Amino acid sequence: MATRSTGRTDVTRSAILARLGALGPASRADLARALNVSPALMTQLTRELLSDGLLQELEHSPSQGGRPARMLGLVSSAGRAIGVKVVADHVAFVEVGIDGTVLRSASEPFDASTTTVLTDLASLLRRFIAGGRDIPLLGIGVGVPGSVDRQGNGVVESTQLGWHQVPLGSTLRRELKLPVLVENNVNALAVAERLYGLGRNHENFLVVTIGTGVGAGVVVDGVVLRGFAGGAGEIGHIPVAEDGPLCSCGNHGCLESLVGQGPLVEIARGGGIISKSGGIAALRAAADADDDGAAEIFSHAGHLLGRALAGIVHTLDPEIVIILGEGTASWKHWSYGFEPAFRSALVPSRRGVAVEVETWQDESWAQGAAALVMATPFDSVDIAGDQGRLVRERLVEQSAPHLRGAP
Amino acid sequence: MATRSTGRTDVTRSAILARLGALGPASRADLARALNVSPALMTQLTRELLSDGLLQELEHSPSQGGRPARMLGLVSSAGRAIGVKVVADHVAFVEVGIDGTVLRSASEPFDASTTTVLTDLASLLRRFIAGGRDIPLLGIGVGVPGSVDRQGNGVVESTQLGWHQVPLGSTLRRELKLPVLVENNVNALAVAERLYGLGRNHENFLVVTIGTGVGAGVVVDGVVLRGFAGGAGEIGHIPVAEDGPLCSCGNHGCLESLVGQGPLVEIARGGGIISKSGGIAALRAAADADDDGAAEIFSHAGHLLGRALAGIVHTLDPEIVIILGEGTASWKHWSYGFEPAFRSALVPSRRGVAVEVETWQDESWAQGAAALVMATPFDSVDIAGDQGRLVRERLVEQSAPHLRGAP
DNA sequence: ACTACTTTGTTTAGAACTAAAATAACTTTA
DNA sequence: TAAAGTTATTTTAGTTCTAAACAAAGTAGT
Repeated sequence: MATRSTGRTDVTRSAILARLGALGPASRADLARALNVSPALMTQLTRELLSDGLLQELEHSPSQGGRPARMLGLVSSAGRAIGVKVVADHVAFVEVGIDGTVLRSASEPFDASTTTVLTDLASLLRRFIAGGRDIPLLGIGVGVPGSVDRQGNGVVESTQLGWHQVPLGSTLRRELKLPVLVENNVNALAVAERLYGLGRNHENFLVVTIGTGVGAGVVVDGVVLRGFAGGAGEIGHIPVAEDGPLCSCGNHGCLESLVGQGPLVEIARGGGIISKSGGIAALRAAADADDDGAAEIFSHAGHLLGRALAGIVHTLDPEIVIILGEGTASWKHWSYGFEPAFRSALVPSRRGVAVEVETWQDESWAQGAAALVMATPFDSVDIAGDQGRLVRERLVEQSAPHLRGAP
Repeated sequence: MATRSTGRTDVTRSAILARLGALGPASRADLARALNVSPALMTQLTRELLSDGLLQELEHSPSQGGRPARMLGLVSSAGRAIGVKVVADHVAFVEVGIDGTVLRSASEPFDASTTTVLTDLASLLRRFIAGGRDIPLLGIGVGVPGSVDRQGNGVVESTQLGWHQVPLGSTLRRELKLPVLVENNVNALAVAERLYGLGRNHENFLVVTIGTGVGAGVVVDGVVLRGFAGGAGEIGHIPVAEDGPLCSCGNHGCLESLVGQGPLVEIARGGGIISKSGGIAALRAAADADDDGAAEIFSHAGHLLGRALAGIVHTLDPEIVIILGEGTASWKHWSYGFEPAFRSALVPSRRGVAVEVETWQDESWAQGAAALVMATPFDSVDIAGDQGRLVRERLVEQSAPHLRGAP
């Protein structure tokens, strides 16, 4: 019950780095307060990091009424990470710097159903890695649509990919000789939001993605909730309609089977709103052009999502709900149905909960995956396990090949 | 991010006591393993506790192949706690020993809507306390139907009691000069389950209560999830029926407005299944006597609850669901609707999640509230804040008035 | 200009842990 | 019955933190 993971020092040491990376320069005093350690220890740890070349002293910040603070900044060449998005028919890569900025990205066709998936993926990754700059590569984060036993283990269960207990983590690790963290793609996004996005200012929030499917990442007290078997957040399969359409999971009337991109397009085709070959883009275009039928389809989806999210908000009491995913491109149309349904289904005291829709980019999924690597230093609960330790080691030792802790 | 609460020693020290209380005698080696500290430290801490008279050495346990373990047991007169259940028309008290056993209990009529509620409650409590034995009273736990800002603060928001931002915690604390922990009643039950019940063996579980209303307590990684404003677990207000009956919260078709005791009785009366003055007991009796209409009412409630819980299981991925509350007396009848609806609405991989129905007693609510006090020693996250520290202090110092830590 | 007050950062002494070696008290095996 | 193997507990010699005192570097009031 009382938690004391060994090697707290390492955690704190790289929490300093991660925090500076995520939030920009800060003074020793700030860091000590933020990380909840004594100023004395902060002096000592930063001294080591400075002499290791991971940190640099910057200008003085204007005085707050006392001695002005000496700001500390990250030496940006300290590390990079690679994020991978895996879906059924392609993979996407990004390389991010220690501050989360995207340095490079790429996308490759890919077939998740072959028997050689894992070695194929390793090859693609190897090629992408080779193109990178000469900065220590801290690790690889992989986001998959499905549940993952533990980030550091990386055994994947995914109906969407047709994977059953696939040892993605251990295989990539062996092939690439690098720390590999595997996580559900929505949870990875939640980690990214926590590190770089709106979640920086909130300890309890919900990340909801709409697109092909519907998913959620739950952040509680600053940590992503994974549940017993890493399957938390599968809100796409919340039962909504008693005798609804067949869902990919085999059940009928799941939320996803009603508001996923596929079903929406189906309805639009059936209603003659778009052509038989038209896709979600066509449907959105129709709604943008004031087609009542198209608008109604989005609005109804919003209505259903709103009622479902209201239930989740009652269950989890988040401070804020963040909407992400490809589907947000049509959010304007969703919102007509969403807002009234969502608000009116909430208990009065909860009715003010904030809903924010963030801009979405193609590479966002992969960027989220990369955040897994950058987030491990924060990981005092050690969700990432052994791989987390390896990332920390690389962060500190690869950049400072000389002896550490010398007198 | 890196958490280090000051005074870890105190936490560990009383985690020893709480663990021995909850799980019975154990050896130093066991304790060291369970609390994740070194054997060396355990030797030292138990030496202090032994000399303080809080622990006693018991018989040797049979050897496990090596040196036999010397068991340590709690001196049961080390402490007691009082639990209070507050509802609109009465309050119930229990006094529990350090091992969670009920020593005394009482129930008093009470009006939660008067302007003098708080002083009334304090008076009733004072009287109950006075009847107790001469054992250090560690603190008071209070369970309320509503949300509480923080356990240690105890500001209550409850439509059921008609309370708006009532400073229950601070008032009782001032009146009684004792540590007071206030918590939502279902969350308190979840704490009790974690400490003494099925939750002892699970880190992720869900406690669901059925009765007048419907509520849930969510335990994630061993800790009760409270959400942003302490409002997590209000599953009674998950929207279920688009145009359902009016709920106490002002909305229509909430889960609670369909499967709460009140609504079930209403339907039964309307259908002539029980008399106009009959209550839930009459309805249960009818179902027990094979009345099809009565059975159908319970079964339908089970059906709705099953579908709603399936959604929650998808969201949270608990290992086990524990059903509690007055309504469990009729669970046999609920289950005909619950089981098929629940299982069939779950994704195949989740379909095996365990559902356990525990026996329910009148005093269970109050007993749960008392567990708040006994749980604070475990509380390494310090949910209970200042009051937690006070409980810890009383546990160690009241029982050992002589100087501690002497050479 | 001088004093009082704030805030940052450093030093130092000591508290709280741990790891590893030593010791104790068995069981099992030859 | 002695040697080897296990498990429990204690001792010892650090390591890692903190608290508290101090030093540094400003602002603000008089």
